[in-house]
Amino acid sequence: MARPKSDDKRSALLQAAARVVDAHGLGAPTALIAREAGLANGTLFNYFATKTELFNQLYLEIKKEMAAAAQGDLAEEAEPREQIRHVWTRWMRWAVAHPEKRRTMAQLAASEEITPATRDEGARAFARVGALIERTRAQGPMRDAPMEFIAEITDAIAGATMDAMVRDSGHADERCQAGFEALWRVVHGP
Amino acid sequence: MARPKSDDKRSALLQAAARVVDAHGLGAPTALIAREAGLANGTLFNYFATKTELFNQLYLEIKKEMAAAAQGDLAEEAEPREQIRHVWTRWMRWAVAHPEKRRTMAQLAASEEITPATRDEGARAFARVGALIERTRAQGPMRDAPMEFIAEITDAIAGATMDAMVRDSGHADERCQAGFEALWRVVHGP
Amino acid sequence: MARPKSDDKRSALLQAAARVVDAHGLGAPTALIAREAGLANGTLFNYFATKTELFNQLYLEIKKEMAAAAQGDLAEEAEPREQIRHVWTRWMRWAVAHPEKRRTMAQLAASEEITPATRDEGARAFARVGALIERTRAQGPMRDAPMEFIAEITDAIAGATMDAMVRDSGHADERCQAGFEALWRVVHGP
Amino acid sequence: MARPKSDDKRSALLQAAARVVDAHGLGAPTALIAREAGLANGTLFNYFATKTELFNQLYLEIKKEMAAAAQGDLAEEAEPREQIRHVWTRWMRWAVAHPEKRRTMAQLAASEEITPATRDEGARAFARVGALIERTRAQGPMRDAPMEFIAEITDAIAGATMDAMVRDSGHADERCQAGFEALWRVVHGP
DNA sequence: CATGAATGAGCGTTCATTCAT
DNA sequence: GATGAATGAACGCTCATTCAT
Repeated sequence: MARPKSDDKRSALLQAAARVVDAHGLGAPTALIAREAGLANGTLFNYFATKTELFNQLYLEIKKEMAAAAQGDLAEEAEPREQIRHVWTRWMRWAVAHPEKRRTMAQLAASEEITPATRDEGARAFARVGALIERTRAQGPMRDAPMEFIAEITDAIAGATMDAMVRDSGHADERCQAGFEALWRVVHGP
Repeated sequence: MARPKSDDKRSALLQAAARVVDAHGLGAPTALIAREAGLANGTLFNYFATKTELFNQLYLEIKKEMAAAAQGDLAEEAEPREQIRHVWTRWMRWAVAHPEKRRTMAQLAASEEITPATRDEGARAFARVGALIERTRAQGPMRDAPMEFIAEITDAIAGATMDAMVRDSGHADERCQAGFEALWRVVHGP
Repeated sequence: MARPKSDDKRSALLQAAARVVDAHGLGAPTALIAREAGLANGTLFNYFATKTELFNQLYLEIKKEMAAAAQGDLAEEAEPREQIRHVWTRWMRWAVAHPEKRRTMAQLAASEEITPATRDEGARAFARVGALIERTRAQGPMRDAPMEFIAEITDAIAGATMDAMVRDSGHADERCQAGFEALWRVVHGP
Repeated sequence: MARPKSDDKRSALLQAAARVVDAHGLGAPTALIAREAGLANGTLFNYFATKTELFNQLYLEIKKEMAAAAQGDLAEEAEPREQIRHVWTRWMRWAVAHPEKRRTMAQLAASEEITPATRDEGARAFARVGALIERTRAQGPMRDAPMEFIAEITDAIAGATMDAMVRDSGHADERCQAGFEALWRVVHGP
């Protein structure tokens, strides 16, 4: 195989896409993304057949990175509350450290270009958080709601917390803590 | 061009825009919106200088309609919990009755085309709900967070609840109730 | 209706297309055709939804012009041989007078973009010649072949004759005459 | 690069090109042709410097194959009429047996990419048929026309006959015969 | 020499906006 | 004011050709 398709280039394209989408929205030209990655525009289509495909891959990439950041170092034996707090804190920290990815993620998640299959696969990356919350709510006030509903509320509170932390970085820790308490009250109760 | 001839046409354009954006996303052609409103494409620009302007007005229009639906019939003398529950129920009912507007609203809210000024004005339409929540959280666990944060979380829980109600309309009332309880625990505590 | 769609512009586009296709082949850019017609590239698509549609219309336009030129002034009462000779002569003259259209026609006819429906409609413009030949061959050696076959051979001899006339314009009349005799022998016999 | 390694690969490319051009027209991607030949896209350009060059070679290849098929087994001592009929019949049979090559040939012949030099060389492959016709017409009605004209008409009648034979294969032999008689009357007279 | 990734010019088509009627 | 044709910048994607491996 002559000059094999390089993971570096694929990565560079995804990184560039994250930056460019943050700056220009989903309407950003593919040519700009390619240029930002240091490649010719045609090259982008060697790695992603269509712009939509690129966006779906980007969604997954960010979601997985986010999940890895959040779920790393998880102490399985700790109290559920502590485990969730741990995950939550790392999740929020990741968002503060990568605001452009977080904003791009928000754009992508709202877009109709991301397929259900992609969303499903993305959700699976958060399986351990999901299980944690599932266990936590089992005796709580949300015990009868479908998991999907709870997942969506969790995401929603997370998103609002991230925004608040970025907006007022001087009080980021307080916001992080407040978001966690809100989530806890929602899924576990008092 | 400050006050164009016909409010009917302005209205028709906004209604059409809500439907068309739901069906085709924010990339929907202005010409399609105009046709759907029974008007010529050029006419749209007699009422809205740009597509962005149209979207901002649409955002406001829907937000205000939503606020009016939610805040109507408010018994100022009732218990706060009951007042909020009342508002919440009407709000959710509106969403179920107008799913296309709710989805369009979600698209618009995620878009970078809606200016902060527009968002502010939209928020003001919800002033009475805002005040209600403000009072409710005064002694609660969120007492130290900025109101903006709480508003965003409220919106987020509302959005997730609406989606769940539409998704599984057979259990709409349960979801509505569960969403309310979640909100209540977040802002008021147990 | 504001600024009605103008037949002049439609015509200008078709004329330009004939010239540009002659010069650049079927791959000629639509933008060049539009520019050659003195119009913006987008305007072309107000008149023809796609490039293929433009080509089909162009095929028809040329075919009809050719048929009109060939079939004009037809003396219905004359001998069949004289009538055919008359049509043939006018047909060939038209080709010599409009070599760029003749070449463009050849390109279009060979292209798979021209639909059967278009070809049918084009053939109908030559109905009177068709009937003439039909009558002529009735007692001749071709009496058992399908008309379509004869039409194709007629076209083929015509094309070869046109090329020969253009190629050696000093002997155009002789070639015209020779082509006619060839055709006559094919359809009528000696 | 004058004589590349493998004649097999060159051949495979030309065969693939014939099939692919039939299916997709002259706009067919070179990459598709290469894949169809079981080779990498870049390899195609080791055998043919440009796509145009490939097409010219393909034109020649098909033309020569066609000429060989038509002119094989020629009994030089037979009557001219029988010799021509013999050639004609074999020619037509080849076309029916290789419809995709015949259609590709038609595309190529109509294209402006095939150079006059290529066309000349192709014509030379038909030299024996040419001589035959040349002799036949010497006393006939076409005695004063340039050979090129007659060659073109011959080709034209042949093409129309092939199409008719393929179109209605149940009457292929009759069409073949009718085409031959037409040609004979054109070049030889009654 | 074969491979296939890289390149970038080029094209058809769309669409927000303008403006003649 | 209403209309809808005109405009042209912009974009996603293709593909012949080159060249590193």
